Amino acid sequence: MKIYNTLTRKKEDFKPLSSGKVLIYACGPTVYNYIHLGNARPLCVFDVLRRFLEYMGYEVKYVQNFTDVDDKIINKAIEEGVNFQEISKKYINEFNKDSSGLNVRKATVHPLATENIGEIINLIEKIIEKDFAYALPNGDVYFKTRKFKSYGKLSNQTIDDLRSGARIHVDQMKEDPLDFALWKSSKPGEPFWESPWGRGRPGWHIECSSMAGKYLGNTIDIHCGGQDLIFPHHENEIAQSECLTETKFANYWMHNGYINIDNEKMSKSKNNFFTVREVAQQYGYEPIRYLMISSHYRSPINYAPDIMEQCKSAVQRLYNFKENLKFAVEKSSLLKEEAKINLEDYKLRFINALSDDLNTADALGIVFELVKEVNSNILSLKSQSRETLEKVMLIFNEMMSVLGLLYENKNSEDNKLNLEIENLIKLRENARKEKNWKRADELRDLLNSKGVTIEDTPQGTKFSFK
RNA sequence: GGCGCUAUAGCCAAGUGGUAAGGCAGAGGUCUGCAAAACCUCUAUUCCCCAGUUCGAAUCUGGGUGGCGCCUCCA
Repeated sequence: MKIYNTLTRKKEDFKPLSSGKVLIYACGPTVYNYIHLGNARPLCVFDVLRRFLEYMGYEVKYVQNFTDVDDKIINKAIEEGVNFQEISKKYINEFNKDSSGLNVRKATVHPLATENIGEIINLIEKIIEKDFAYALPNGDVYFKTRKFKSYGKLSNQTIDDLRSGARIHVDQMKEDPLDFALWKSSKPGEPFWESPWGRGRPGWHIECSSMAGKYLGNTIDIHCGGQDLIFPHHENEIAQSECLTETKFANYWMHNGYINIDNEKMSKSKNNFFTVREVAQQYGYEPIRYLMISSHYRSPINYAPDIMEQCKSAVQRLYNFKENLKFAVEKSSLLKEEAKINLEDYKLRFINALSDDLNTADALGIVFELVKEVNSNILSLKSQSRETLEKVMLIFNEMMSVLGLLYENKNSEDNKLNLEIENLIKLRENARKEKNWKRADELRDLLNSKGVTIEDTPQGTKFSFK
């Protein structure tokens, strides 16, 4: 597999540290609000990455943290007059709802910053011992950015470039404007933990270094996140970790592109964001996932309502195919293969597409080619071989599961065929035999109002639930 | 100022040297009692513009133009 590595700005062959295993760290959200579409993108695309690697036989350990203490959470807690943990717990819970709605699998571990304060303090102490950080009298601890010689290698900037672009801060207790906080002393009323530098809480960047090291080791295979984390967050993670371990923090860095609104980046600060929750209420969750994988993960996606409609229709086509296949299998005879289709070729092309820096758009194109060929050359046959159909079904389902699509179980659980529906279908079939079209149409409308869609096919009546 | 990304049909979107995948929308047709689903045909002689390299370029090079981003919390 090839992966575009932000660090080298090239596509590289992926070689894991230890064969057959992949260690992935993905920066998780700061939990102070519902997630928006911009947050949903890395969730979906890196979920596909994980599924694909597993499909290729790797054992994947996937760690995604929650930043559950931070200025924004504290501010929101003060606003609402509650403890900060009520906020973080609530939004972790909401995150989980949206995540599962998008069919994003839970990480192997979801560590919380607040559960790792001891490790974080240890790490900071070691950095100070190595003279890569200093504590101020007020209890803040800063990293000596300039001392870390390769600082800027991920964002492809020199320290002086960054310096010239940096804002000049007034509170110049820091030795250098580029120095960033590892530990922040607490102000009255804020949550705090005891530390060698007094009461305070961790800075944002250090928690990821700490948790990545704790759960995955000194070097990880793939570190991923949004492009907006490249600087300063990921640059800082590298500095914090590598100044101690003196080894590579991550071998591959993958960064997804933004979601735009009217060609502008969707972000909380611009207040032009849509939450996953509100979009899902209108279109459903699955079209959102489809949108995220319908273009390459590094390209920007411009969000607009008509695009959601397009995604919804495309997903519907896949569902139709799946249901038509299933129906065909039920009605098929035990014929040996008679239709010619090169399924291995589709599978190979599908794998090649995803192996090329996770080209999900190309992979989807191949899926639709398969759909079309099967629709026109196999499902159109009068008698269909069960053997062929089952092979198609197997490979189609595999593809869907790698992409994480078609996960709504439309024909299960709540939608069990009950006696009433079954009777109505039989009545309609009888009416059709008697050519009582009016009665048949009335019954079809009635079934429709009960959420059952009726289709008449040469093989008999086909029904499905909305 | 520094560092990057990007420009393909009405819309979305693959394609990185060999003559434009796929999806959505639209038009016409087939099938159907009517539908639905599906299929067939049509919808970019052309890939922002101009030069260049090449037998050959959407794809490479140079130069324009437009759009976006990071350098400050952000996925």
